Amino acid sequence: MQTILVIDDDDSLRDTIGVLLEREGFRAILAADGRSGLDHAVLSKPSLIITDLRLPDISGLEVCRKLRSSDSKTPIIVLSAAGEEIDKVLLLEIGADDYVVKPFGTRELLARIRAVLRRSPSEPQKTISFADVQVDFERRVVTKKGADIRFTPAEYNLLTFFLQNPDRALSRDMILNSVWGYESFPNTRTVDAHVVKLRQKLEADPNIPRHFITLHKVGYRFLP
Amino acid sequence: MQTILVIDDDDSLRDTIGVLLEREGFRAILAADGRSGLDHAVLSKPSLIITDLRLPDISGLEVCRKLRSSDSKTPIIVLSAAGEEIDKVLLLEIGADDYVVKPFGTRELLARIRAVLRRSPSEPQKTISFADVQVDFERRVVTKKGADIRFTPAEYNLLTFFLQNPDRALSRDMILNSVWGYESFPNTRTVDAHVVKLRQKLEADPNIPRHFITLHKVGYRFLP
DNA sequence: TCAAGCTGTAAAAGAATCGTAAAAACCGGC
DNA sequence: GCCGGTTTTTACGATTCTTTTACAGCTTGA
Repeated sequence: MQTILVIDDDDSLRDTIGVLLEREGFRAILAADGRSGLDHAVLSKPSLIITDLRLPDISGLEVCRKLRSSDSKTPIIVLSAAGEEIDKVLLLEIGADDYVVKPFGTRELLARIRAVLRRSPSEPQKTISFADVQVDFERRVVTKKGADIRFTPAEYNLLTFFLQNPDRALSRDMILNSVWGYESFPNTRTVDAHVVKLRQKLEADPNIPRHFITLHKVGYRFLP
Repeated sequence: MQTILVIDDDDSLRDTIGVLLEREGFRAILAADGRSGLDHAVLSKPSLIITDLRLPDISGLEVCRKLRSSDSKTPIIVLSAAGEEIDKVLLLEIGADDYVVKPFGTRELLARIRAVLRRSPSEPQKTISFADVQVDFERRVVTKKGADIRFTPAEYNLLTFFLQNPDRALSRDMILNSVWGYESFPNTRTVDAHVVKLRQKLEADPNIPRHFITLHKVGYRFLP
């Protein structure tokens, strides 16, 4: 499912767009000002960002510029009020992909969204990072502070599963089923043994795990 | 990766287009006047040239003419200011492939770029080298330190596939499918047997492979 | 606080995969 | 059919990975 970040200080419009997006099968993340919008953009890695030009703290233009300084790919659609002067060259300059003038119809917005997403096909995520760790799925390589770390297949699969299910309580049975393909669940210490390996390889201090958290009598939880 | 040469004396617009192109996965080369533009065109052999019509030294038309006198293939897109008189016939006569009127949106420019590039497909690379090995696709010859090395068809196909997918985790199934055309994947050691051959012929020390890396339980990865 | 049950972890045992040479199967051309 | 070259399979030791085991230390709830 694709995530879309909406940055607008108009509460009712923001919520309207949010509802519209969810109805159309997107996941919507809403932000009321530029600063929190930028935070969400970094944390949630949306497939598309829709931002108002006029925001209470920093302008939409500034939001675009800041985004582009760190991330060059995520497409951006700019919203502007009816009277506002729009400088197309300026939009191009900051890297916006399209703009929509308020008031607009839901159909129009959706069409623009689809067009933009079509042009920048959201390729499956090639890398995921947390803390000083980076996982490159294409190369199948894990690096910590830039240094390669060898992972056995089982370790790598388990890590991948944790990455795909961050901040969720995961029982040993769920893990055995998803990672090992087990259908029945005998008592086994396999998961624990592998979590130990992940901690040894990735935690700053394996004795005080901060990412691979034990849930007593339940299983584990991965915290990015 | 495709290279695009941008010739425009407007610093901010030129840089803007440069950033946009890089964001879209092109390599951008920037020139501020016609003369240095022509130099870059010869040196860098871009896949596409975008030039402003009005340049400080020689006009965009002149740039086109000079380009066409030596090189007939590289497509050209001409930019023109809003008020400027455009002689479409003249443009086409000179050999421009398309023109865009300022100000324009990112969408429009990119669409034109893609359309032009689609019409003149960049010819595939004729040779690839890594370490002391060179592969000439046209002659179908592999040399190591200048000396010819014989490759059987299967070996050559496998090598080609690795060269086209450098630094990627390649499963045996992917390889069997792409190189051998298998649709189903019985247990077979065919891939392994051929990787051994490649290592024997190309690695400095086949016992310590540095280019054809084993990914245990997964497949192989080629490292140039 | 204490016992019962969990979890952390190193190390041993067990299982699977890989490298490789050699054998077998295949495939055109004569 | 035979021959040379090519490809695939086979077989087995070497290597790597996985799971279990065993025990210490920890958590929980009466």
